[in-house]
Amino acid sequence: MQRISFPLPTVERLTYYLRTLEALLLAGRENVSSEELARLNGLTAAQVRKDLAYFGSFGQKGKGYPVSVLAENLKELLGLSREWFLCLVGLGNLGRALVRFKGFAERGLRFVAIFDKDPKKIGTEFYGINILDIADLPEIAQKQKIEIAVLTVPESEAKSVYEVIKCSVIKGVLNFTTASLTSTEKIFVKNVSIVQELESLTFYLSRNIVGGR
Amino acid sequence: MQRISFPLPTVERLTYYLRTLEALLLAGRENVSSEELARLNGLTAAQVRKDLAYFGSFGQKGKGYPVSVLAENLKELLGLSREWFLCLVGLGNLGRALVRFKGFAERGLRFVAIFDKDPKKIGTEFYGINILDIADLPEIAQKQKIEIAVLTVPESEAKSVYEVIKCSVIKGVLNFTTASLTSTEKIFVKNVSIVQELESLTFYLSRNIVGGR
DNA sequence: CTTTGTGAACTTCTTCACAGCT
DNA sequence: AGCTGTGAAGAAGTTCACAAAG
Repeated sequence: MQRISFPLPTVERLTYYLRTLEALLLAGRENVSSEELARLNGLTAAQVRKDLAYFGSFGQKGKGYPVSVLAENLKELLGLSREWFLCLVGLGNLGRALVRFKGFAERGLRFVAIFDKDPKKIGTEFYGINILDIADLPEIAQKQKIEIAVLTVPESEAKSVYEVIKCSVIKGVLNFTTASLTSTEKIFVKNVSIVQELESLTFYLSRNIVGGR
Repeated sequence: MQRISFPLPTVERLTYYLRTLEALLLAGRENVSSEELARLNGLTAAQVRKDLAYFGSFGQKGKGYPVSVLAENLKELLGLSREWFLCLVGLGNLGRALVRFKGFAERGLRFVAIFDKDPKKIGTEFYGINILDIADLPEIAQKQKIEIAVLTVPESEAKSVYEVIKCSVIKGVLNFTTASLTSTEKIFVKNVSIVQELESLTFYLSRNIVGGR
């Protein structure tokens, strides 16, 4: 386990920088200033420089950051220079959309198994991926070297499925259910609650608060 | 009683409290302490009390918070005691999943129009909702009193579609694309970037940092 | 007793401002 | 000149600790 020495929001921003850099690379750009990176992401230049400086000295004074080198470094930093094996748990509408989503494959995030509890689905396949019984998750995860579970079961199932995941080799969970699951010593959970995002949007709209505050 | 200033993360947590309270209500509970609300959401009791205190004095000393009254208050606060009309922009896999998603309807968040640019889709309907041309969004949004757009177009389309939305009566955008859109005076944007959530997960996993905090 | 509501202390995060390099 | 990297200042957010109330 490591001690973290940077603000947590920095990691999220690194993913934005990477995406922006890849777009710049495609456009044939060789260098980019913190000023421009900031503008393209709705941040301040100082923020961009600080964020990057936590992980190295990637820039050249007077010149900016070399686009392709920085992109490569961020990819490495974010753990995206290798493949990750994922499983989907809960094959509903959202789950199906996520499995088919191109954005994951482009990043080397590969679904290699789908788990569900519906006997009608178990044994069949979706998008070329086998659908298996959730009960078999620990065994399969180990065999297939699955490190991340994407959780899209109904809220009522979330806690019990999480317990099963805890008993496996899986180290990360991307939780799309409204149940709030908490990280443990062994598992890192990221909650992505879609309804709740909308709910905080309605809060701001109903008070006519715009532009962030 | 009504404060004008509170931490931004508080709003997100209010949505968690509401969900927890509704579960407690269903279980027949009459009161709940900040201690218990905190435990159920992976927070501290002081945090819960502070969050709630920004918006009123809902608790009773020695007794805790009355579940149903607090739930009602939070619902009102979050702007969820009325209906909101939404439109989906971009009917891909993710869009289809979101339209069918029960969680929105349960909260009074109703999709009343779908916009796409594919001529094959325009004029047909999905899930009982008309599919219209994005170009007609400003007109339709006004007619149908649509206040929120859920954006699920490909990244390459995101910026131009956002410009169209800006020219309409729409006040809030839930952005599922990887393009980072920024709020303006008139529009409040919430970015929900699924791939990027997963990317920050791989960052932590590849460094063996656990315990999310 | 129990538990809230809250100033004060503390921690975390962002911005400022400028030294120093190209 | 142009631009990064960074210590210091400032802002934002969280936790502490306790008075007050049932």
